[in-house]
Amino acid sequence: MSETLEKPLTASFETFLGYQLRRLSAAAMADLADALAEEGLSPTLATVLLIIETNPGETQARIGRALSIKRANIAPMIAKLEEEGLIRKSGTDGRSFALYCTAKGTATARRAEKVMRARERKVFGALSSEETKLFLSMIERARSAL
Amino acid sequence: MSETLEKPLTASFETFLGYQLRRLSAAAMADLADALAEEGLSPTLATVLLIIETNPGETQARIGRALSIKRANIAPMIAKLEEEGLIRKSGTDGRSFALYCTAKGTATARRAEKVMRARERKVFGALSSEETKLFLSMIERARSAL
DNA sequence: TATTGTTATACTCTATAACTATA
DNA sequence: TATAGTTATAGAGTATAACAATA
Repeated sequence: MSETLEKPLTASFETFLGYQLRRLSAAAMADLADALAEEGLSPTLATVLLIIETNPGETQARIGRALSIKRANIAPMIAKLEEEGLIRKSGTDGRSFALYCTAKGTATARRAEKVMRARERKVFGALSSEETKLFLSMIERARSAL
Repeated sequence: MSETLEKPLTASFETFLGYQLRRLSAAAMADLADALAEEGLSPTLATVLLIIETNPGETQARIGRALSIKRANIAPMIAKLEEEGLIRKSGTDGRSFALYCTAKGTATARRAEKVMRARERKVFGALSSEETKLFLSMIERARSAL
């Protein structure tokens, strides 16, 4: 255990918000994925389930647009949530379905939301509410520049 | 073009920094990937090339640790950069290699760095230097909570 | 014509496990 | 024993293209 401290490597992108953001986002995602594994959900699947629970009767096209998930990619997610008995489709339109959580899906969504909230507190709990507000406003400004 | 405004869907995670961060990071990544495509590099490959250019003679294990890329994942990246004539390996240790940019690799790294800097300005240029500093400090605090 | 859902396919990034060679 | 590099493999997540059915 000589524990030689490793000389840190330098790089210009270390000072880039884009890079640091990406690193933090990846680490937080992995942490959340671990925590959600006990519910059998990935972070993305959890957001899909939660938004259906909060907005019953919406179509998967609208849900996809709200989460920036393409139709082609959300189709198998919806199929998986249905297979697992978490949501059900109720044909209304002939070419689309109204989506609803089952009782099991609602219970899972509530637990997943608790997990997400707990991780949010764990990672960002040290920030003041002032800082949190500023953080969100900066994210919003950055997104509007894209 | 009746442009009916789509009713926004609600979800508790919309107020989570973790979620907004992920969305911003994904969008910024896609934007950067587009811009780097003309150099034939992905964002991750660009960071690997750049860190080799700034730290000549390092091994891929140390580079991987600096970027949080696993040995198993960085091996094919190094191989690709070498195939394209951007870096070269110089055996030193018997079980590892010192990595160096070729002239072509250095030129590509410089251009890639310009592209990254331009995108950084585009996305985060509206933030004041005070805000940028605070943003970085918040990211650092969040990362230390993981 | 435009939209919805679907399938096929490919790419990027990440993760684990197992192997060889060397320190 | 620990480390470096490599290969195989799997899993998320995302992207485009094409298709049938419906609006």
